[in-house]
Amino acid sequence: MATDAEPISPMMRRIQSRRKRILTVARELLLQHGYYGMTMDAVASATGYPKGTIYLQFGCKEDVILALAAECLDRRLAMIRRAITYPGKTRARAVAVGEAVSLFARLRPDDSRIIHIATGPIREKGEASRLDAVRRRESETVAVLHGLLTEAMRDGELVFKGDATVEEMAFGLCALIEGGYTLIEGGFPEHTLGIEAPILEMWWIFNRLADAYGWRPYFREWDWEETLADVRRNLFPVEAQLVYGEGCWYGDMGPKHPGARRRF
Amino acid sequence: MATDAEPISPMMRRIQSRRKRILTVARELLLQHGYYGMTMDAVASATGYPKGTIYLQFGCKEDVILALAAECLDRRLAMIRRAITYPGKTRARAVAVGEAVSLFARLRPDDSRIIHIATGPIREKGEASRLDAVRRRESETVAVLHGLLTEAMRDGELVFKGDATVEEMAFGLCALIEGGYTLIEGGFPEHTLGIEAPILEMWWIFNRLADAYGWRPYFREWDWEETLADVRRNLFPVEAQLVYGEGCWYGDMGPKHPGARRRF
DNA sequence: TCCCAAAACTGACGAAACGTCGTTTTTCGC
DNA sequence: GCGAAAAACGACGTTTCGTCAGTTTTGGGA
Repeated sequence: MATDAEPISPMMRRIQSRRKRILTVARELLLQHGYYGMTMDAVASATGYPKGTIYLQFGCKEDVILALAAECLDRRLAMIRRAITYPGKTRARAVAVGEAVSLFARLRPDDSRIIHIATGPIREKGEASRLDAVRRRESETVAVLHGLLTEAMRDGELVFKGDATVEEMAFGLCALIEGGYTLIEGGFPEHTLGIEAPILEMWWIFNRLADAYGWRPYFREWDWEETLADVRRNLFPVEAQLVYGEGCWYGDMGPKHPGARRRF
Repeated sequence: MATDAEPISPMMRRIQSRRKRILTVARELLLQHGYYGMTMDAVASATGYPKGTIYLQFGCKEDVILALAAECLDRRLAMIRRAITYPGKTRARAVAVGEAVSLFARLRPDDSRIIHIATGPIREKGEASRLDAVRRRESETVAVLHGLLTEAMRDGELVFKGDATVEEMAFGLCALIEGGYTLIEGGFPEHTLGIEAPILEMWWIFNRLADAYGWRPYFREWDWEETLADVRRNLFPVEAQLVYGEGCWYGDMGPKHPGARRRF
């Protein structure tokens, strides 16, 4: 969509590579020294490009950060899009999406942090088009979930208990994810609630909510541990191994012996 | 707790009043011109105090904003604390808390915005003690909810269906609130999902989740509309009137005729 | 191959905001 | 009423952002 026709020109190519290098260096500085520590002069001297050259590509410092955030959101979106292709029941695909988000958070804490930074007042100053780029990616995430729910309903797997709407449920799930990871970022689950594995807790909460809305098969009707293992094995083999380590495909779902597994 | 012994000294008094005035003016500027538009020089000239005097009280610009956020969080906390005193079933008190948060969001959008601003990279620069002040108030909110759930369980009103923990549920509810209002702030429910009354949707989601965990009385077992009306009438008469208008105590729960009311 | 207009590059410079500090004024105990 | 200590003050130094006038590079036609 956004890929402009030909970057064939040698001039274009140089500009592209420079753009890439600026972002790489800026990211490094942002992560190392924070928002206030990432100065444009530092970016200039670290890249070796003069400041004027950098300002040819990015209108202001905040634009650089928004561009970085867009990259991070792209990586997350790519994982979510891969998850949504998981073959099988719609609820299993939702599990895959959840696992994608979870893996992303653990595998790329730096990306998560940048996404969070780009949520602050930075948006006040960024160019409109940069902001749109970020917003579009955020919307896309919501849209993917919304699409899955719509499909689930069409296929008769999601049959609301009582009155509800797909939009309501999508909003609920997105809020849960958004808020959950914000709280985790701030360390609240651990400090205030004494929760040791907050991401695992989110797994349980998700299943409660899915059951509550009437998404079949229910938690008790299916071997979700196997589904999760399958998602990790077949959809995210590299990522899962990096996060959970060799052979530990079940590591994140709590105690392994079925008797100790949670039920509801 | 944090109220220092005596502000009796006339000197102290002057300092306090000045501190207050600085915050008032800074708030105005922050809301009007955003983070980048609120300059310390502007605060100085608008208050009439020289810059040096302002820097006697606040170490840096970010400290001023954190102090503003602490005030906003205090106001929200006060409403939540009032809500928790609602006499009756624990789940009804949870409804009161939810209504407190909802009223706050509608009644004080400016406060909500400031709380949001104080979530960004501003924290990188603020003094540790200021940051602690904000964090303490955030924790307190979580603690109130956690306490209510604990009480509910002790009284036998909250009996988990299957395995769950109070902490898990508290985390879920907090995530929902946190994420929900973040999404609302960004306009997502409206733009991406076409939701017209997102706060109302959160009401439904909350009830789903409370039912799912086994919090009695269930949604279908109780006249929650009456509870909500009672909360508005007796706990937040002024606030509810400001938000919903004269006599419209039921305005936010959707269609008024019972037949059209949602059920599950 | 050379030339020249257009595009891209450069870094010194100006502006704006932050935060400080030496001087002046006020406070308060005696 | 006196003097030391605390507070007030605002001009000044510093940092960082963002620009722009002058210079270099590019690319295509004679």
